[in-house]
Amino acid sequence: MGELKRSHTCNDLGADHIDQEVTLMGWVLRRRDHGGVIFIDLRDRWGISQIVFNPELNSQSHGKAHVLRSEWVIAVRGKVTRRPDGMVNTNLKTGEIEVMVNELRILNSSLTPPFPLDEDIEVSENLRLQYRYLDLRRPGMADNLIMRHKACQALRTFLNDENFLEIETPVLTRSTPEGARDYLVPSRVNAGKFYALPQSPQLFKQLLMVAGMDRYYQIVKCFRDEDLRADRQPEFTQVDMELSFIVEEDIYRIAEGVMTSLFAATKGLALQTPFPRMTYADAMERYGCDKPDTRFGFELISLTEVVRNCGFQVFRTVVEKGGQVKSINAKGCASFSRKDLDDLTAYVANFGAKGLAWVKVKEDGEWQSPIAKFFTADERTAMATTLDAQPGDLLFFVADNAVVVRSALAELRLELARRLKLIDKKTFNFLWVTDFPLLEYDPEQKRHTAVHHPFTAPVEEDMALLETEPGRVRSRAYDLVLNGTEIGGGSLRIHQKEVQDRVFAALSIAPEEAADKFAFLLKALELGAPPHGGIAFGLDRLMMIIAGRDTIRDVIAFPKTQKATCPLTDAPAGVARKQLTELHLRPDWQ
RNA sequence: GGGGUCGUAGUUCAGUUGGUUAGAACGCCUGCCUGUCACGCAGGAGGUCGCCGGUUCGAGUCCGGUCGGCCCCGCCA
Repeated sequence: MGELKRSHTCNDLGADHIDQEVTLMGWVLRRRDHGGVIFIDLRDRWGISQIVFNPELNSQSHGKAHVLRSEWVIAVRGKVTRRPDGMVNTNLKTGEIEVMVNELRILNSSLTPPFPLDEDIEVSENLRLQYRYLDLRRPGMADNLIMRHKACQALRTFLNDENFLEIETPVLTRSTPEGARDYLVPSRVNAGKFYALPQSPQLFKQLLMVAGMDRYYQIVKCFRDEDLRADRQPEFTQVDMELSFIVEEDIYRIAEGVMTSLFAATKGLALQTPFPRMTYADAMERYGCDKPDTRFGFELISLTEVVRNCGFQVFRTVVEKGGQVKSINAKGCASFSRKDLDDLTAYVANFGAKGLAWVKVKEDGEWQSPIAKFFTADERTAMATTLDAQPGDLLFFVADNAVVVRSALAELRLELARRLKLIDKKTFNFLWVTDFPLLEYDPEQKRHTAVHHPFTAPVEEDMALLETEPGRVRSRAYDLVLNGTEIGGGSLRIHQKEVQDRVFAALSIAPEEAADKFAFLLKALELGAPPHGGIAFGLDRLMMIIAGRDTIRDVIAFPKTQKATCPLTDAPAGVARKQLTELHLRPDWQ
């Protein structure tokens, strides 16, 4: 670069800078070579400036400019001038001016890029990941990373003002039972022993509370060796926090403050607080899931009692066997075609529904439906009343056990909203889901497992049920849901050893196993653990929603493919035999 | 572990019922062009139709397998 020093970025210049001598550096986005005058759109992280090579002004740099191609890296020195009348580009922030180049330095050439960097051209994701450093030059992707940075800055400022300490916890730690599959790291120094990468810093942040740190947070990588999805990566980032001497309301206030500061910084939006709340039981009843998208209606309505003794054998049998019949009234959807209905039936089959009964309510109130004939007029009236069925409505029914009914209808509800384009992308509906059950029965393991995690405090008044009806014990856990995506969750923790012992017992974790795996936690609880609790947000999911993307890969600089590989580095990869023997590993493959 | 979907030029895609030499746009290369901004004009190069096998006189097209991308179920306290 010689003595050249960048004076401005490619987004800085405007009418205020006219006649100034400036130096810009960046990448060649496009060149328009007229034989005489040559225009180059110069791009950097901040924006685009048009630079002009005019043979009459400086024939030497103009001569040099002919070789410039896409993505060459250059520095130019020249004078800012107002563009001629009628030549202003209103699509560009710097469109009022251009830089007449006196001196061109070619800092680096570039091969022809393997894919165009134009924003509007879709490129296969595999290729984008293989050349991620080119993909990230595209303004949309760069903006996502910039926005992520702003979000982190905003929440750091907010939490700092709220007296939080940012403290790091170990990445090499020990595997604990329960939860997701661990990523393991063999120990060289301790033959046959392994570290595990943390699924979350859960126990360490609790120990920081015992340590008297009072308020902790961390923007931290977590690792779970499970299959990937559009919103799940094997390594992901949590905004993790924990507080002492607090109750649920304190957490809600802090979390709402974090979200408010974050949305102000990234979207310039003022969120309404406090966020609405809904109990887990209500969410399951009305939406069939614990993370309802409240941007549209189509709530689930129970017909179990209405059809208990009805003439339709399928419904009656399901109810007799202890199952449920629930319905969605798709308002105004009676115009759905037979194919629409077949598609939706096939769709809910993915979630276990053996069928999808439907009724079209015609203009005269009559039912057009394959199942209409099985119901008496009175039964039809009772159903119509319960469902508030009006002419033009389309009623869907699923009859099965509770799990199938709610998951099928919850997914049907979302699919209907997508098909009918009911979802407003500019709406951000937050929702606290509260009063989760503490435990749920796992028929495979033939024992109860923790709905949240084993350190979640039970609701005081339900404690007596721990030994008698563990499935009915409510927990002091809460999730934060945004537009139907779980973006965070947490709980008040158990801070007394006796309570922790009782919960371990309810989880069928033997005292010896608890002592082996959690001795350090149990000991800490006996050494002055304060009441405490916390919450963790999924930063990737949050940024995905804020950026309006469909996958968290678009807000992660270097994400993995669905097979958990990295096309850029070709990780994971084999290692030398010697590395394995040092780690006391003797593989039986190869 | 399972279901779905895609794979053709550097990129994004088209490719009829299985039939001659596999096309388009953009990009790339050469030349021309002094006010463009997705500059324009003329010409040119560029293909193991993911891979393997099968059916057939003949396969980008049909069949089987396999590899890879994506979406989903299971899984993810």
